[in-house]
Amino acid sequence: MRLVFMGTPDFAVETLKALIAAGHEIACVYSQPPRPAGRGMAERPSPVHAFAAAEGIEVRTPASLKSAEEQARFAALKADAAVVVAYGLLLPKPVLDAPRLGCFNVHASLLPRWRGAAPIQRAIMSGDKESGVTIMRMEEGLDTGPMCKVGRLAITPATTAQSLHDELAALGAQLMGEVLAQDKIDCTAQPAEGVTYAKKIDKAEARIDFTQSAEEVRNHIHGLSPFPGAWLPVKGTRIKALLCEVTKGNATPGTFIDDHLAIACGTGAIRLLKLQREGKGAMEATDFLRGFPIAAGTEAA
RNA sequence: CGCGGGAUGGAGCAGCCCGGUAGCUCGUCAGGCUCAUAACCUGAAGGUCGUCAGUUCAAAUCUGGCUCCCGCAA
Repeated sequence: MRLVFMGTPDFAVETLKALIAAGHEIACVYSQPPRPAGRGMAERPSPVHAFAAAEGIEVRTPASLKSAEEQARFAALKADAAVVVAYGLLLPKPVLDAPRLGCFNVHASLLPRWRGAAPIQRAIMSGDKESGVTIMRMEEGLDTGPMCKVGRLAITPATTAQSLHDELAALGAQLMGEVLAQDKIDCTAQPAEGVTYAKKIDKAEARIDFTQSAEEVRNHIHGLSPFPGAWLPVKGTRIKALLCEVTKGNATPGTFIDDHLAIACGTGAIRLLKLQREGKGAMEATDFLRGFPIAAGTEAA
């Protein structure tokens, strides 16, 4: 098929790769425009932008699709379908209606749960036992379109935003391929019940609140791992917690209860297994302790 | 030119300010000990101190360039 691909982050690149591998013609790729970002505030193209450019595909980065001019350029591509994965722009109706078969979206949640910006993180942070991807036919609303295909994955005590992200990106890419391979794409409306919204992650949320239960702290840490990274202050510096496990213990919340990184929570305790301090790379707990020992009784404050 | 930290045996760090014998906690190897532990004892191997140049009798240490990694902010 002749497709237009619209996407921005790493998550979307997997689907774009799969579509190319499946032999589809990618007429054009849309992505968010390069912005000053990262260290040095240099302008960097988005992952999708960079990948598409390397593949020799035309990339367009309009700031908006609201103008009639942009909509006409889009329609002129005469695509069979548009595949949209975490693009970051709302598609106006004229855009949605332009491709012959419509626009299809990969969303990283079991809709209608976690519509919106950060479904992967929110699912883990909320303690969900299950996550997945939904392929839907797009409508004007935010992630409200009828569902074409759903894939499910378990969330375990060891699941992090990173691991779930990687699994869902691969699953989404596979399912989108299967949907487009169908002769006729059937969709069913989303259930009216169970709608939730996944708000964008705010960095102010990243600081760990040890008055929560050990499970809640674990979900918080894993849901934000590795980005932006849940953190705690220790001995005047910021420590990012990237991986942890629930363990036994009972003490004032936020106090280290042994010499091996177990910290008391509101209920129970967690043990940090992988962490990172300012200016350093991520490392395992045993390595971390060699260069930065933390004795029992130390407070995370 | 957004602010800042870092690169030292396999891992994590100290040493640098104030130039002068390569240090610590581990790991590895060999041997010993032990009911047991993220246990202990003895010995050994292993390093162009990121890279290029400069200053100096002498540079991990001082000066400048470069590469790579990371925290904040966006």
